[in-house]
Amino acid sequence: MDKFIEYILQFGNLNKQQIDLIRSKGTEIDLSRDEYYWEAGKTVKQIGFLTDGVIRVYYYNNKGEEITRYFIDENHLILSGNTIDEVYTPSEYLSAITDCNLVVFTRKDWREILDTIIGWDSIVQKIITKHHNEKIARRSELVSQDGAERYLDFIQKFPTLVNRVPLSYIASYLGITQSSLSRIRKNVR
Amino acid sequence: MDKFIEYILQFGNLNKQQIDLIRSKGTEIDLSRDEYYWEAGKTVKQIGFLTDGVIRVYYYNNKGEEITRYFIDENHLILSGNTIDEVYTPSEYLSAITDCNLVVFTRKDWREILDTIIGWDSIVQKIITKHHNEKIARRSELVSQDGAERYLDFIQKFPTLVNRVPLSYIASYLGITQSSLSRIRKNVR
DNA sequence: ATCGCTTTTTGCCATTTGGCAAATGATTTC
DNA sequence: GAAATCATTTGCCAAATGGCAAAAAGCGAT
Repeated sequence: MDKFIEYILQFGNLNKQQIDLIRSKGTEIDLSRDEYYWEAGKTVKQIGFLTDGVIRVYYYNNKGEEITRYFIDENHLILSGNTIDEVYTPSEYLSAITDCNLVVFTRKDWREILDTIIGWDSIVQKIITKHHNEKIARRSELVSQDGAERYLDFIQKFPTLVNRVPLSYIASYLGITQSSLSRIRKNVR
Repeated sequence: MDKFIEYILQFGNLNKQQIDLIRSKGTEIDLSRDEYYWEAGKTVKQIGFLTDGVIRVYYYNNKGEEITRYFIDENHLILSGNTIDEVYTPSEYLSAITDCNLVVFTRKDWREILDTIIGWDSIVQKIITKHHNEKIARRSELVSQDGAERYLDFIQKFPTLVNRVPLSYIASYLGITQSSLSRIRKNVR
């Protein structure tokens, strides 16, 4: 929970009372390896913040292949859809790659925080926009790079992930086959 | 201007008075082919909505290659940075591929609309989120596709663009060389 | 219609990547 | 610690893509 508060405070100021409200609404939960956080087709009932661990976001393309769209690591908000009040049914799966620890809020509690703390909305918007821009920039770069560049960029941007994430997922994220990734790794050494 | 109002109304309701306010603040401008709308390093002073034409968003990677990140076509908001009030200096270029028509608002006027129309903020947020999600989904798919799939997807998603945009830009957007794209087109025929 | 300029296609060959199956290595379970 | 299971690497060859330069096609101005 402290991690979440600390994170939030980077984006805006909150007084003690406000922090206490947030603390009182959040619940810490654990997720073990390979457990789902979201499943495609099942409505999402909570807002979460990942304090520990790595979550993988993936979907199936029209050829039935499983594609890893991105990884979520420590200190990331996991928000559903466009607005809090809209019921959201994702088309992707989020599943824990490592054991995870999250702070979660029900939609109802989140709405209460929104209605009580002036500026909460703008803090959250800043975070969302930041994440979106990061994701777009990363995915865009990939498209224009060859396999080796993609891999080198990956280990540079996610140095803590390389050793925690199966290579097959990394290969899928990078848009290359696992055997290509393996060969690339050999050359890089 | 009508196009803009019409577009906005898809995301929320506005009464006549509110619509009039928006109309009074917006200015229509033209951009001719190859003119910049934004330049990397120059601060952005306005919020724009593209009513006609196509704009290309590109940047230079660390090898000095020009990379087309995406195309903006009719009926898209062009927003800077995270928040209205923050001065924003982009690191990408936006330039008109065809002659364009836009509705633009100064930051000051936009702020006035924000402060006057309750719900404006949430309308804009919905639009931003929608665009972000579209962009991420598109870029993600590209990564996992080969050249032919990328091209076929492109003409399916942007049927109106294929004949208005130089192939070199499309190739760059798709992350393949122009000669490969040309060969792919030959095979597809 | 012609000239000059830009865009697109093509040829040639080197390099990269994919696909598949087998081999090796690592980890878990009993 | 042996067996079973899962993850990663490798070999082989086919297919896709890149790089470069020349040819062809398209387009606008005269």
